[in-house]
Amino acid sequence: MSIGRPRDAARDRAILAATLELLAEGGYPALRVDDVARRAGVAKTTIYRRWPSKGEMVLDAIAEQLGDRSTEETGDPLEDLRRLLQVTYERLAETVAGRALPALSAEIMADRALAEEYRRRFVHPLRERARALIHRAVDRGELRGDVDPDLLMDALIGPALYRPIVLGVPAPAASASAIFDLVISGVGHT
Amino acid sequence: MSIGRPRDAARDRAILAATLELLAEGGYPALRVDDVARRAGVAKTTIYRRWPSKGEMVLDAIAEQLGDRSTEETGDPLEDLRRLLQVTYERLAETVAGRALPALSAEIMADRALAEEYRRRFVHPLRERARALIHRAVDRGELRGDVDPDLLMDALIGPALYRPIVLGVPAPAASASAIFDLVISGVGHT
DNA sequence: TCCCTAACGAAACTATGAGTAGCGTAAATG
DNA sequence: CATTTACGCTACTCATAGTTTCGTTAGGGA
Repeated sequence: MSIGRPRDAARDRAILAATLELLAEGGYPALRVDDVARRAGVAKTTIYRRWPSKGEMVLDAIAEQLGDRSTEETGDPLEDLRRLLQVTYERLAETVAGRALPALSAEIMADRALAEEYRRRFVHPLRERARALIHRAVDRGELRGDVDPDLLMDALIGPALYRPIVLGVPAPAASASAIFDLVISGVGHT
Repeated sequence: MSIGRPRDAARDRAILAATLELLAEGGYPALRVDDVARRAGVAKTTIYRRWPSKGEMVLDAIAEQLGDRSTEETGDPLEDLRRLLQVTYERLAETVAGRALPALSAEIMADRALAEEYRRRFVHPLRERARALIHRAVDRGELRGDVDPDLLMDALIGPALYRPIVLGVPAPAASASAIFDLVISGVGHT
């Protein structure tokens, strides 16, 4: 097919694995491209031949851990929404990628293109799934008809980012269900 | 009292004002200490004589706009809580400091001491006020007794940070009331 | 008034880390 | 064996936070 020496996929894997390792050890601020290269046993130029910037490389590194949020569907939209929230909280709390994400966010937001890619790959697919579930729940009369789906999603997922970023403590995976119940049932005395 | 040439308070003000201006123009990532010095008509050394780092300087610069969230108390804890949330959303959405805060968070979190000071000055006072209001509301039977105050606060304030950081769009000040109603009343059909 | 002391400005400096350039070598295809 | 692209290596450029040095200025106290 193509001419010349082919790229070595093993090097891709080594680079991404080294990125995750270093992310776990020191977090995003301490992640140095030179260190990734050394850890992966690869030249720095090999990294920049594959990704245009450190940010893109990290995005690919965390993709595997964060990208796949498939859950089996039960047919009950509220139950599916709860499970989607649960697995999302779990990924954010229990994976290297999730724990690094808060510190990553500023770097991402500083670069428009990077931010767009991040939302396209991780945020929007998740929100579209949630939006569909919310609509089905409204149709079935399980949610109030005047609910703003975006507002509801913000209330559900907001704490998972707010806690690590602002408070510096993770949102435990167990809090997913608690948040879900709180938002669905409300906390007021009727 | 003290010996030698006294510090010029006008220079402090000029530096903090220049910081806010540049923050408004280009956001935190584009904020350069040299630019602040030039804009303030001051030498860079004068800045570093006052603050140990860029982060501390910015923290002081945003303090005035974010720090004072005093609202008059009505005596009704739920109403007071709503107003506290309202003014918080307003500050985050409508001040230079608030809009810069999301981009600032990573820088802050990268520095333990800075993060601690940030929480001590801005986060904890606000949460303690909210916590007191929640307890009073529970005592008066206006909130369910099994409410976890931290969880409730996270659900209320989370979206205000989640939207700008993750979605890249501000949380409108008007959404404060909507979030409040949603969380208090719940979205489920009883 | 005259020191003493600390603040100030200016310029040159260090340190760090992202990203690039040039080149010799290795591994594929034909 | 020739061509082409990947790879490693070394040495760079560039930007920016933070420092150092020193001559100058503006106060307070005797």
